[in-house]
Amino acid sequence: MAQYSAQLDGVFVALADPTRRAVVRRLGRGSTSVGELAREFPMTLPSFMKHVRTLEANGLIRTVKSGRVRTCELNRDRLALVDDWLAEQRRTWEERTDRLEQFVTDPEEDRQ
Amino acid sequence: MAQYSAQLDGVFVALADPTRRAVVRRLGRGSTSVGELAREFPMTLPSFMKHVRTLEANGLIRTVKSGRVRTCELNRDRLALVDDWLAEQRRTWEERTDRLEQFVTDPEEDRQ
DNA sequence: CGAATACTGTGCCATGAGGCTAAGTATTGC
DNA sequence: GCAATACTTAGCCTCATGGCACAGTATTCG
Repeated sequence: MAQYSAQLDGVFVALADPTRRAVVRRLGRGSTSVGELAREFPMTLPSFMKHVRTLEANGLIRTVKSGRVRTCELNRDRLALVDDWLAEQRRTWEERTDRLEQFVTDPEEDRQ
Repeated sequence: MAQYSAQLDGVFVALADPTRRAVVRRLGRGSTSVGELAREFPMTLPSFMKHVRTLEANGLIRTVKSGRVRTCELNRDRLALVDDWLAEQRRTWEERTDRLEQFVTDPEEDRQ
């Protein structure tokens, strides 16, 4: 649960940057090289590479170097962490809503 | 679309901190005061207040001050932005998968 | 009214993120 | 083999973040 939180941290941090979200989006349409990706963004290659590393370090993408070209691929599974977290939130609300409904229906059961 | 991205930025940034995610989670179980919330976290009140302000500034919570107590309430709608973004990603993958399937089925149609 | 409570404001600090330039390395194409 | 390509490394800079202490304000309670 603690390391689960650390992973979530990483995923949210990675997605908090518009450049990195755009990369994730782009890779959703198919894998491509760092250079190809970088061309779409108004920054130098070293700067862009930091984003790639961040995405990889947090598991959102995988990269492989073949020759002088590094190819990036989306790791869809990782986004499921966000999905799971959201689902957990919704579960919490629903439980609460259920309890509130129960309170309305049968107030004696749920008084603080 | 640009300001949409700025909003997403804010939401992801807000959720990238474990303290703030914990607050969102806690508020999912019901509204409560800043002091009550703060008690659960190992930091000073001014530090904690920064998190509250961040969450409010990014629309994830609403707060109201009544007397000397500030009450915090979750704004569930805001989390829908994350949901929407994830859904958009999935749509992209699925389109791509469809195209790949079409390619396999009928290669002439989809050659680059 | 005075003390306790519940924030709020201010200023400081350390760290890290995100950008840059410049130079280096490893592959590939001619 | 030499030049071009595609990163990669290193170092630097600035600003934002997240923490702190300390002092201040506004309510509420006795």
